[in-house]
Amino acid sequence: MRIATFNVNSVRSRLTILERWLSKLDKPVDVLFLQETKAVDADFPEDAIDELGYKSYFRGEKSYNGVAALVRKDAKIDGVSASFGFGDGEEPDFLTRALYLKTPSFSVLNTYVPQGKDITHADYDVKKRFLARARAFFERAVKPGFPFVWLGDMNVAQTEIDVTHPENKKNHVCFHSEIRESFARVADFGLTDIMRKFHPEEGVYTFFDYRVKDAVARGIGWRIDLMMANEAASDAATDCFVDTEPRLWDRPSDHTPLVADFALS
DNA sequence: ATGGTCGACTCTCGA
Repeated sequence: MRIATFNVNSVRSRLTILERWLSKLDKPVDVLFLQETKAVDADFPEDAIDELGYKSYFRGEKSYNGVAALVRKDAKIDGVSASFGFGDGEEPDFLTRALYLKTPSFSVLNTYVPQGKDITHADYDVKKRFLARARAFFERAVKPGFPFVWLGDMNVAQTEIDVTHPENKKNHVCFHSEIRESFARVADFGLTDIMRKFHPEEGVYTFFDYRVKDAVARGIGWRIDLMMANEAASDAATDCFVDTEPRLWDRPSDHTPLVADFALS
């Protein structure tokens, strides 16, 4: 079973990249989780994605946010259900930032964690609240021992090797000690960063700022797109990697897809 | 370098 996560930065403008990426992989992605689809539900390209062989679960809003799960029809995954937000009467914004997909053999929470703007901005508090509510959601929704993965655009770099020039990022909303502690409290649910299980090396990034000149070529990036697996899912993981190829194509997203394989039926 | 470049959408905001 193969799952993937990708901050697509507009699902409509990135349809060509999605199709090209899905068709070039050696093994098909069974469930693809997207963030920043940037389309209201009426504009989500459900039919085009159906033609690629995937059923879509999605919720978006105008211009910003938006999450989706694309389930490969030929994978014959029965009993799929999707819900949005944390179901705790949250900010409406959270409904287009969190998608929980449940199947009989595994479940996944796909999040687009608020970026936070600045450590003095009110949105930074929203970011911390979002993370706290994700942890509370795990406590309610995930049964111990059941394979579970928290994935998506986390907007948090966890360690010094997950960002270029960490010494200059101490007050950045994605690297400040406070937000890394907030993230660690969520991960303390028993989740491990499974890409690191297979790729401990430095210099692996999933985000390159469009505003930094030649960021990809110069290797100036962030590793903020993650898959965090509980013990049952981590034990079943056989690989997890960042696929750098789509960065080289026309009109790439600023994020890079992350793929994982699991020995799960 | 308080810049830079994208995407969605009214022109400026969010990243």
